[in-house]
Amino acid sequence: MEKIPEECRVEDALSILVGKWKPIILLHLLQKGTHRFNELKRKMPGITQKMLTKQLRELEEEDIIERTVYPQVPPKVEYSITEYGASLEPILEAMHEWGTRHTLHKMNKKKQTI
Amino acid sequence: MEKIPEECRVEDALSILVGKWKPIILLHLLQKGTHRFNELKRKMPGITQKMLTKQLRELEEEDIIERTVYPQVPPKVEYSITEYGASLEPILEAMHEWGTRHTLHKMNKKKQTI
DNA sequence: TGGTATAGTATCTAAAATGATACCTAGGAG
DNA sequence: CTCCTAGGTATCATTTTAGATACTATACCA
Repeated sequence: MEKIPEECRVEDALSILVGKWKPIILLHLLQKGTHRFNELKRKMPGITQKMLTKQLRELEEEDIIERTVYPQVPPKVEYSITEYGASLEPILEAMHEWGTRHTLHKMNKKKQTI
Repeated sequence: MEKIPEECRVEDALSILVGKWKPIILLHLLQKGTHRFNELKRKMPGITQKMLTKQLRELEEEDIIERTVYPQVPPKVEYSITEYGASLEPILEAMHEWGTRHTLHKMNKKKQTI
């Protein structure tokens, strides 16, 4: 497989995953299913309303998540992973595993410096 | 495995891969082996000297690549993947595959809009 | 009549990433 | 003496991302 440079599609996947909050949003939806807006917000301390909205809109735009509005007052909006979005799970899994090893790697490095 | 939210290490992997040029640098080094600075630069049209230096320094800092300086004039500096850095390959591979499917997905979406 | 709840927008600011451009070093070729 | 090379730095401008804060609509409840 030739991945350099024109045919390289790594950036396409990357562009969907980057953003300070996207991976964590996806993991919540993947692991715990459908969430309402404020439910997600409560699970992500520190995120602002604006950022959450923005990240969700971008994921929706790429068909990674689905947004369902219930015509009620007060409003009810639910977010869930699409089947297509679920295909990202192996990547998130691989990154989580690698990240865990990387955390150890950095710890060992630090020890040796002391 | 619990990935939400404190134990989530996805960001750690992500932080190493993001940057407009990092994946492509890694793929060059992974697939074609050791490169000199200008060799890499030539293979990445559009990158500036400053950016290439910065990305390489950051990858080196994380032990993903190795920098070897030959004390010559004019200078000769070689970059290569470390064994540790090579462990990123499955992630890059997975992202490339997913990205390829994603490109098709977007094309199909566009067609239907027309 | 006022307060609560949900899911947002609108503005403004701050910080980070990226880009353009000029400069530096020292030896060897002409 | 001057230019060329390789691999950088330094400085400044621009663009992108993120954060803080205030505001909105509408039904219900006391």
